[in-house]
This record gives sequence, C-alpha cells and structure tokens, in this order.
Amino acid sequence: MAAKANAGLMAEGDASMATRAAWLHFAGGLTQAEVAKRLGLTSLKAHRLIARASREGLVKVYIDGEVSECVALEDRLSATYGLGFCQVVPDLEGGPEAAGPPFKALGMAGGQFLRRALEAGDDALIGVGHGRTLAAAVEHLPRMAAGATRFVSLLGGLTRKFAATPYDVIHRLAERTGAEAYVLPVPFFANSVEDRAVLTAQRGVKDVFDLAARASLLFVGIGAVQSGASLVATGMIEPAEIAALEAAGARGELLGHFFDADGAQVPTGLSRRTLSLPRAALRDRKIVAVAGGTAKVEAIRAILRSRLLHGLITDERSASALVGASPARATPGNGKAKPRKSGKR
Amino acid sequence: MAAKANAGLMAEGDASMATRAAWLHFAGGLTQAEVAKRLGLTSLKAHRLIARASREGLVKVYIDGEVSECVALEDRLSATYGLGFCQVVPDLEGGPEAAGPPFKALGMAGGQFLRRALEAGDDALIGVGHGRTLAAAVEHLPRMAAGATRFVSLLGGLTRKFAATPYDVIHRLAERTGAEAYVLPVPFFANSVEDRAVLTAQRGVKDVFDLAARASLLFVGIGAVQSGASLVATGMIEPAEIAALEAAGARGELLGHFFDADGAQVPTGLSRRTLSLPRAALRDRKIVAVAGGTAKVEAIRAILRSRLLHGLITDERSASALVGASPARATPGNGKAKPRKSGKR
DNA sequence: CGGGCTGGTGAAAGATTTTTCAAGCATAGA
DNA sequence: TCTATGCTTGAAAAATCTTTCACCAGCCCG
Repeated sequence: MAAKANAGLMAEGDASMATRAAWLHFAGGLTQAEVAKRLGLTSLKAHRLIARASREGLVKVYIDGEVSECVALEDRLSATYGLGFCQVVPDLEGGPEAAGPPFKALGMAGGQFLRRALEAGDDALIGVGHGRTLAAAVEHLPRMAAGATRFVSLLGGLTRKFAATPYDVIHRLAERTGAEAYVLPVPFFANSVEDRAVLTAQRGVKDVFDLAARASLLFVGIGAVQSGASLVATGMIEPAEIAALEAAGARGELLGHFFDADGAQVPTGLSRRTLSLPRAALRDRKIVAVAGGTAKVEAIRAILRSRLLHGLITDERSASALVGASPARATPGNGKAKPRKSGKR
Repeated sequence: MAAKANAGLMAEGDASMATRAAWLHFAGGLTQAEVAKRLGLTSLKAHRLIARASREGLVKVYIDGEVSECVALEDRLSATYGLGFCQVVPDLEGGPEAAGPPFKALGMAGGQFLRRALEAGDDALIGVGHGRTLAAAVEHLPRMAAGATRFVSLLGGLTRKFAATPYDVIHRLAERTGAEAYVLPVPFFANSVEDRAVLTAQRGVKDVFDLAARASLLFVGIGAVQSGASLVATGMIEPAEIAALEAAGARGELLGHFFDADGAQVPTGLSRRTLSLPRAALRDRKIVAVAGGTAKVEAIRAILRSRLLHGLITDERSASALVGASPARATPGNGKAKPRKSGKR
C-alpha cells in the first residue's frame, strides 16, 4: 500500500528508497527478493535500487583487518623515511602491470584518513593539493559535517581542460562536508614571472595564500616527472617544460616544487612562476601525501628523500618498490610455501 | 586494562589472507573467481576466505544516505522530547512480528556513534551501561585507537549467568580500542542494603563510582519492565521483583533507576540496593541511549518523558510508535498494551 | 593401533545476483 | 497530432555466489 503512493516522481523519494533498500540488503543481509517483498517491489526493482545506491557511492565498505605484508611495508617505510604515519593498502587493480594508478584503493584509504582528520577536529585548517588521487580520496569521504574545520587550496588550479579539473578536489570537499573552503582562482603556473606577481598581488589571492601558510595539515598528492604525467595531461605544464625538468634531474613534484632522485630541490625557472606555497613554507609542516602506481614510484621516492613528508598513503606494489623489495607478486605465504598439488582436473 | 584477547580464531596468515581477499572482493569489486586467480587459490577457497572475513566482522558496511521517513521521525522525536541528538535507523528484521530487538541495526548505529565520539575525542571519559544492545554497538565498532579517551562502568555488572554477561560491553570496548577501562566488579543489585554499603565502601569500587560521576558522556541502554525483560533473563533481578516494580507503575529502567509512564521516578526498595550512579547524578548529563524493539517502546517513552536523555538511537518502528498516537498516561492495569499494530505487507 | 572426531577440501546442486534485450511510456519537438 | 528520443520495465538468460554433501587427513583417546 505504501509503495503505490509514490508512483509518479522518483527523484526524491527514490533516493530515499534506494538507501532503504541498500540498508536492508547490505546491513541487514536480506536477499534482494526479501528486500523487494518488504518494500513491496519486484525483485528486479529492488536490485536496481540497490545497484544504484552502490553506484552513487551511498554504500561505504571498508575492511577492518590488517594484511601482514602491508603492515610490514608500513613499518619499513616509516623507519626508512622518518614518517610519523604510513598506510599501505593492497592493490585492487588486477593484472601484473596495473593500468593506471590505483585510484580506488588510494581513494578509500585517503578518504578514511580525511574522515578521521575531520572527526578528530584537531586541524582547524586543512590545506589541500591537486590531482586525481586526491579527488578519489574526497570521493570516498562520507557525507559528514566538518565541524569547525576549514579547507584552503594550497596552489592555483586553473587549467584549460575541462575533465579532471583540479578544482574538484577542494570544491567537492566543501560540498561534501559543508565546510568553508578557500580556493585559489589562479593558474598553477603563471605565464611569466611578472604575471605571477600580478596574480599574487590580488587581494583575494594574497589572503588565501596567507591562510594556506597557516594550515596545520597539508593533504597533498605527488606528481611524477614524465612526459605522460598528469601535470602534462591536464595542460598545467608544457611537454617541453617537463622534458627540461627531467633533464635537469627532477624526479618528483610536491606542491609545485621539484625534487631530484636524492630529494634535493631542483632549481628551475618554473618555480618563479609557480603559484603555490614557497618551498620554505614546507619545512616542519604536517604534510601527508597520498600517491601510488608504478609511474609514480620514482617521484614518491624523491619526495620521501626530501624528508618533507609526515605521512604517506600508498599502495602495496609501490610500497614494495620503494623499500627496494623485489616485485613480490601478491601471492604471499600460502601460494609459495606449499608445493601445491598441481591442480589437474 | 585492555585484555589483549587475541583468541586464536584463525591462524595469523589466514586472517591476513582473508582480509586481503575481502579487500579485493568488497573494496575492489572483483568477483570471487578473480580474487582467487589473483591470490592463486581456487574460487571456492576464495569464497571461504571472504565468507570468513565477513563472519568475523572484518568487513564493515555502512550506508551513507538518508531515508526521509527516518529523518522525519528523528525531527519529531527531537522536538517532542527535547533531544540534542537523535538517530532513527530502518528496521532490518523482517516481518511485522519482529522477533527480538533489532540488535543489528541498533548495533551499527550505536557503533558509529561511538566511533565518532572516540574520533572526536571530545569526551575524555565515557561512561557505559549494560545490555545486549550496547554489546551489539561495541561489536560494530571498528578496531581503533581510543586516543586519550577512557571508559568507566556506570553500574555493577556481575551476574550469575555466563552468557550475555554485561561485563562484555566495557570489556570488549577496552579490548577493541586499547583504552583504559574501569569496571565495577560488583553486582547490579546487592542482596541487601547492608551489602550495598559494604560493596560501595571498597576502595576500588568507590574510586570507580567517583570516576563514573565525572564521565562527560554516558552511553547507555534502556531496560523494559516486563516478565520477559533482559534484567530478568540475565538473572540480575528476580521475577518477583520485576512484577512488583511493574505493579508499582514502573515502565522503564535507566541505569538501575525506574520510571513510570510519565517519566517520574518510581520509588522502590530496590533502589537502595542498586549499585549505580545515584539518581541525582543523572541530571544535566550528556546521556545517550540506544534502544529499540517493540518490547521496549513503552520503556523508551518512559525514559524520554523523564527528560534525562540528551540523545537517542532507535529503530524506525519504535520511533514510529513513540511519536504515534499515544495518549499520555495510558496506564493499562494489565499488560495488554502492546502496540503491535503494523500495516502488514 | 584403530575408532571417532575435527576441520579442511572439492564437486556439484541450488540460490541469488547481474546482464541482456525487447517493449512500454512519457516528454519534447516538429 | 505525430514521431523521435530517452528512460524505465520486466522476463529470461548468464554469471556469480552459497550451500550441501561426501571425502580425506590429522589428531586425540581408548
């Protein structure tokens, strides 16, 4: 009877219904048919509601156990690079040569980190960087009130391309948490040193930079220095520029600053055009980076060696590469220790 | 202190493997066969690992959307009873006759509440009550560090029965969070007033009571006053006693204190033997109760009317009954007032 | 040493979930 | 008014997950 009433519209009540169906199914462990019966729907409809709830990210799932190999990697990374915090998540993407960076896995871990940070409320002002990885982290952040926490962009984010606009990170963050957020409506790199001066002199911009300098937690990504890097792909930096940087020894990027394989800063003309926190402002800050994927291992190592990081969230494969261990296929103990009885069937 | 009850539920490597399999399956969305291939197992083994991980509660699921009906109920309850916080969760158990209290649903909500409280860290000392509902809440609390938060029992918890020992609540809480926890190794109700005096005079006991009086958040359950109530079932109170209480008009119990249908305290000889916070210590405290189920509606209403609660977590059906047409002081001489009137189907 | 018990294993049957595909209905534009 | 388009719907097929059942190995006890 109740189900019949809402035959017409579906935008509002449907989301509620989807949530309810998902709740019954996932939390309650009811089968889709049971959910259907309970809600007075056909099982197919129930399935569609549930599928939609999952698709829209209404269903958050996380695993609350430790994978020993990952914990070991965390310990080694922490010890080696003096991290105060480290999390290594198992790889999700299949295949041996993993396509892109493990956005999903990193996103879940990053999202949880953010959630904790927000719930703890220790950091009244959190600075955030750019990139798809960070965007993924925000994507996995549950809807929640941010309390008194505010967010501030750490670097300019305008870009020509529409897709994957870095704006999204802080934007969505604000949207999801209802927190105040200060963005920097300037490019990541200005066209010239003079332009940079003009831009930073803008009242609003200057204020935000001042704010960024005071953030107590910096949540950032790490950029690779390669022709295929996102910096290039998003049009924030020219292929020629990245090539020059690479030639100059740059291996990794953090908040617009470039570092070589030893973690030393690479001086470059580009930095005089960068709209970001000055290098000096990165010392002794609580910087937590989330990054991973084969393409970024070198960059991550460079940044780690700079000793600027306080925390790192990465994936198992990258972590493994970082500590120098052999590729170590994700086939621990069980697979190798026992000479399996050869599965002939 | 936290007893590291790392019972050998499963071998070390197995747990790790199960976690990994669960991660791949739930977080990564891989099919069980894919997980198996990735881990070098048969798909059946993968399934068993995943099933085990779920069974052991390593997989936490929660739904991040609002069900409009529940939100409406929350608002009404908050307004009606002056609550500062209210959460209503959809019912999980099927059928109109709803077996027992909705432990699972309440547990999930309660667990989340606790997690938030711990992560916020606003309450340095949290007092906890008894009961299966609270136990369920702790059950659904993820493993996490409690920071500086400490826990303290609000009432004695010894009982004759082994199963469902109320001890579990604070015990498991300590175990799961690694927090300091102070228990009250005395019965809920002493055998006599003299006994009570002796017990409360014990040095350790007195200290814990003093601590309990200072807890900034009280996380408690609500007890029904019926022959079938848990108070009776766990042997903490005699059938004859509960019958007397019921005859005296008692309808609900909160931390060992009894209240009638109007929320007024029911004076009873029992209270002089109760090892719990004195009634006076309940005023103006941040008390959050979690309770639900048809059998408890009356009790919840009684407690709500006492206006002692700051927060309530309950299930949809109970909430519905609570706000539903319910003339005050409908004191049914005989216990035939079960509002089991739910639209079937 | 054998019996009974426990716990893990795999094949196959049984359920459930997910995809596919064709059809229905409403809306917007011609 | 008619038609195209887009979105939802339902039945059935395909894929996947879960249970069942029989079996085997290790282990404690008699």
